[in-house]
Amino acid sequence: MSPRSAARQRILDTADRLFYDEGIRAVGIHRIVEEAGVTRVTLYRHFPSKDDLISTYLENRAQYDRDQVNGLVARHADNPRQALVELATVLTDDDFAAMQRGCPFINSSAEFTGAHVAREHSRTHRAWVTSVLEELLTRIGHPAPRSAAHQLMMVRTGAVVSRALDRNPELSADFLAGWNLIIDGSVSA
Amino acid sequence: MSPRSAARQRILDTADRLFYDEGIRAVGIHRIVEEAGVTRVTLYRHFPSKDDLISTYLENRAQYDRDQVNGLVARHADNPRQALVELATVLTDDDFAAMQRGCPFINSSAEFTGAHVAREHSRTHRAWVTSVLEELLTRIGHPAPRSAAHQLMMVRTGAVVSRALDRNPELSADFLAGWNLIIDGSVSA
DNA sequence: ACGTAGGTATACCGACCGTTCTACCTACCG
DNA sequence: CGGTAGGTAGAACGGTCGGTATACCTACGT
Repeated sequence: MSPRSAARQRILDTADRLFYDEGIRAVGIHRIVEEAGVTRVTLYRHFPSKDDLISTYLENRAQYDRDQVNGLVARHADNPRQALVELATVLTDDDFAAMQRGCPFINSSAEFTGAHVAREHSRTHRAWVTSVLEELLTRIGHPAPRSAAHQLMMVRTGAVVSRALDRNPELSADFLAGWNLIIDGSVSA
Repeated sequence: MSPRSAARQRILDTADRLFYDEGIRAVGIHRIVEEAGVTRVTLYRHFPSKDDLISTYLENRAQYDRDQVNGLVARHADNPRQALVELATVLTDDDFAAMQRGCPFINSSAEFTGAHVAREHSRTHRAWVTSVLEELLTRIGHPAPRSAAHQLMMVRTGAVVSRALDRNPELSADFLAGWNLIIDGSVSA
């Protein structure tokens, strides 16, 4: 079963759009099949269950993030501070302009409990981002890289969610200010 | 229809628990009825539709928050700075220890789109909290109270969500540090 | 004594949920 | 030529969804 068939890709694209825009539980298989122009049988051949589809949806989102972050870090291999600064500005980029509904991992975690694949993916992905931040902070000689990495995650999380809920455009500047303060080691407990 | 009947209260308590712990879409009317020990007819007499029940659930949550905030502000009527500081520590209080699944408004917003009651409630409630913060900041002579109020909302949002997703106990201290920095006007764009 | 408010029990509605079935088609490859 | 991978079409499964209908009970206030 080729993982790159046209039908499979159409299913994935449709699921990504609907899951993100309307929520996972709000979107049934019937609708995905219909909008993807595919038979139910075809969908279930590629994804044995809806949970598999959900898992692939989130994994693809995570992979996209990882590619973007890894690319940026590699681009500034000799300047970790610049990498950290630019990691913040990704939030105001065009890519994120389309993400009006906030973070897919946070949103999906709100829809499921404890051991569901969605929550597992969220935990894993957030831990990965945190570890990247920690390493960069270590490289620039931050006094408390682990703590600061968690702080960065915290303000980023707040920024993404607040933007999705409050629609306040001025927030970007406030977020950037907080982000840079943490990098400079001005925020400590 | 008395808004304080025993059955009605049991329905409300059950809905509150299940909606918060497992998500709104994840919990059907059948289950609420069953666990509340009430007939479906009874439920639909008090709440004409599930959306009505959702709305009441969120309204009660909002009312609880407002009572708590108003009480705290009134208790420090002559010391707005103290009120602001203590508004942060509510997050680490016992009340919030039970809120392992994060903020009910943020979570419910993730489950619905655009014009749904859940999203309306979230917007309204967050706007109210923001206005309270802004007024307190104004009273302590903060140079940019509106912007700072949004910043406080942002870090609080990040703290609540991050705690629910990452289960990192050290986050509280980091959050408090950031909160106080904003109050002192050290974070500006 | 009687109506009404608030409740019970049970059965049902159409719609949609995730999932599976059977049957046939077609393009490509060894 | 034949097999296999990937697709089509359409019907159906049992279960749950939000919501309704009918009928009966009981406490209480006037």
